[in-house]
Amino acid sequence: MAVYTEGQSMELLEILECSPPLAREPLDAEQAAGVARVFKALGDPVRLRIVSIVASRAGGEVCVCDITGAFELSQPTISHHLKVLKEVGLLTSERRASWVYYRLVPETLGELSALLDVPATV
Amino acid sequence: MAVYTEGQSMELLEILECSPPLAREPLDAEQAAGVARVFKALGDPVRLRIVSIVASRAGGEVCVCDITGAFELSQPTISHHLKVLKEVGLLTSERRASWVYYRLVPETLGELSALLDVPATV
DNA sequence: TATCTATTTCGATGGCCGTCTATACGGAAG
DNA sequence: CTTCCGTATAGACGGCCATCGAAATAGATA
Repeated sequence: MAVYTEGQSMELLEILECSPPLAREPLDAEQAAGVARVFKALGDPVRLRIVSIVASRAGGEVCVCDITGAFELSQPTISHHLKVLKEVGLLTSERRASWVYYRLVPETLGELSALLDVPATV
Repeated sequence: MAVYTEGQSMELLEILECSPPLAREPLDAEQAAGVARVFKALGDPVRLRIVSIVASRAGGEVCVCDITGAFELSQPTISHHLKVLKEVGLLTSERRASWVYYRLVPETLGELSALLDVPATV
């Protein structure tokens, strides 16, 4: 049983789980709309780097201040991107004391990977 | 030796090939910019459905007229989306007689899938 | 309570993007 | 050569989005 942070949409992961690999069967309009939201979130260079920073971090947790330091962008801008990534189910967040820590949701990334997987050409 | 249709960028596939999986190492700014272009192309519901239509088509080839018929959008709009997908290296096109046929570039989709792949949590 | 720090939210702005209509192009067939 | 069909390009319009600075919130400390 998973617990989802507020502001996070569970529907999207469900849509991902129900969507067939692109190479097997065309997506219907609803599936495409859901999946596209996640890809759109990954379609920004800053957000993509944020995901890679969080995903590759040993221990899995990254403080917002660590992320902010990696970019020459204002802190509210980073916060905005984190919110977008959270809304599509790629990240979760947890507050401890003054700091907020972000974690990857590996299931979402895994579903996307499976969706794009192309059977090897024999 | 592959032949690339005009208007198609080869650099993007090279960037994809050189980019480590998100879960292994953070992307640098250049890698992120390139990869994000491809995800952004997939971040539109119509384009995502087009890719799934082409990718799942037995024989691999889809005529533009088949795609246009699947949407309630004007023909120029579909043509625009096809161009975007071509520019990021997801599709190629070939003209035969009056018709233009689009094909998937499985390598690009495969690289994206590998990029998102998350090692199973043991 | 007062205050300091870390983070989020708000409101505004400039630029990019999806869609359309109209037009141009390419090739096949009279 | 002209006409027709399928597709691509050009230009315009409206809406969305990345970014910023300023203000609000949450929590710790005193």
